[in-house]
Amino acid sequence: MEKKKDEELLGEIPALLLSWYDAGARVLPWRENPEPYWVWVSEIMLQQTRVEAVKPYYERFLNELPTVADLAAAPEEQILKLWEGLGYYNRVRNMQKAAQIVMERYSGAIPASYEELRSLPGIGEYTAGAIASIAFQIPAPAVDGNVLRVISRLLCRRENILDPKVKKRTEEEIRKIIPKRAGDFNQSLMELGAMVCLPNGAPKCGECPLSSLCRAHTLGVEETLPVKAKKKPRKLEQRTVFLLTCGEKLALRRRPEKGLLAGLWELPSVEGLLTESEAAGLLEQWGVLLKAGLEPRQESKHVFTHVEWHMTAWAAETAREAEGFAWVRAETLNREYTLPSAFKAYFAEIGKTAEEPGGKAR
DNA sequence: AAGACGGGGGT
DNA sequence: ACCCCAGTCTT
Repeated sequence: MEKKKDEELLGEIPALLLSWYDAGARVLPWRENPEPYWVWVSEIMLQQTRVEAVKPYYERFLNELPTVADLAAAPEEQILKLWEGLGYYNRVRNMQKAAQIVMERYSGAIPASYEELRSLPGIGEYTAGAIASIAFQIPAPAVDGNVLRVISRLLCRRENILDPKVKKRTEEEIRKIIPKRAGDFNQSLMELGAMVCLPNGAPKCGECPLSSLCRAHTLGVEETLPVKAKKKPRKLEQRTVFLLTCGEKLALRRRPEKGLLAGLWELPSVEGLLTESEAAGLLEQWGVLLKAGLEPRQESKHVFTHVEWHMTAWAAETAREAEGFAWVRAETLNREYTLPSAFKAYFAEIGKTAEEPGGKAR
């Protein structure tokens, strides 16, 4: 058999993939009805987030904010609370900004064009293509990590798929082969990546509808692809955390509007590993009057994408509710404050049980 | 081009 | 411990 050109090989994908997709694609909540707003919400939630993690958030979000107008008008506390635990909180802030633009500039109708979608906050190349194709049947590519992995193996390319140039070229190649059923086709490529063409050298080539076309599989090198440049190590950051109580109430603070966990609530904390006397001195600076001494609490670690927090903690009962903090009782915590997961170990200690979306709390 | 930006699940 | 995830925005 003579060697196929890339275009010939790629051209055979749509028919094979669509029939495979029709035969057994997962049933997912956002696949039931491609209402543009529903597709949009799902795509934002799915950015860098697994399908299983998204499901409960998706249902709850649309129950509380069923239309673009509801999202545009929602208070920030509400949208953050709906996003609590999902991470990358700018996603929901940007989506709300975009919803407000949709209300003002497009009279509430999500625009049915790739370029207009792309111009909205939080909608990049992938998401614009996904919404355009799934909600509006527009033949635009939607190239995510799954698609890059699939194409890398199919064509046996040893380039770094994290290189933006590789993504660009892949988009152009996909664009040329998009069939009528653009949304289904884009989803079928991602479905293949998520269910069959698995990362970490674990592809299930025996179940793959494209295995006979796949150059990497034919050569037996599928487990060595794709190539990704390795990431730099995370920074380690020591932090000292305070559990300040006044009777039944606990001191919280709002984080700055920019940067990590922007605008969320937190246990008062500072960078660095403070000794007992340093900690006591800092509390005095903060105007916190102690009733008794500081008691050490457990250490705890939390890993973010680019930094690792190594936390130590001091607990103290205070004589009055010092200014500059929100003093809240445990029951109010769950309901009214959006707290990042980083402090989970300490909230567990004081009786806050992690609240799951869908509300099986307490 | 590189860094910031969450959190959890799999191995 | 390391990888990955239906990425986007800022610098």
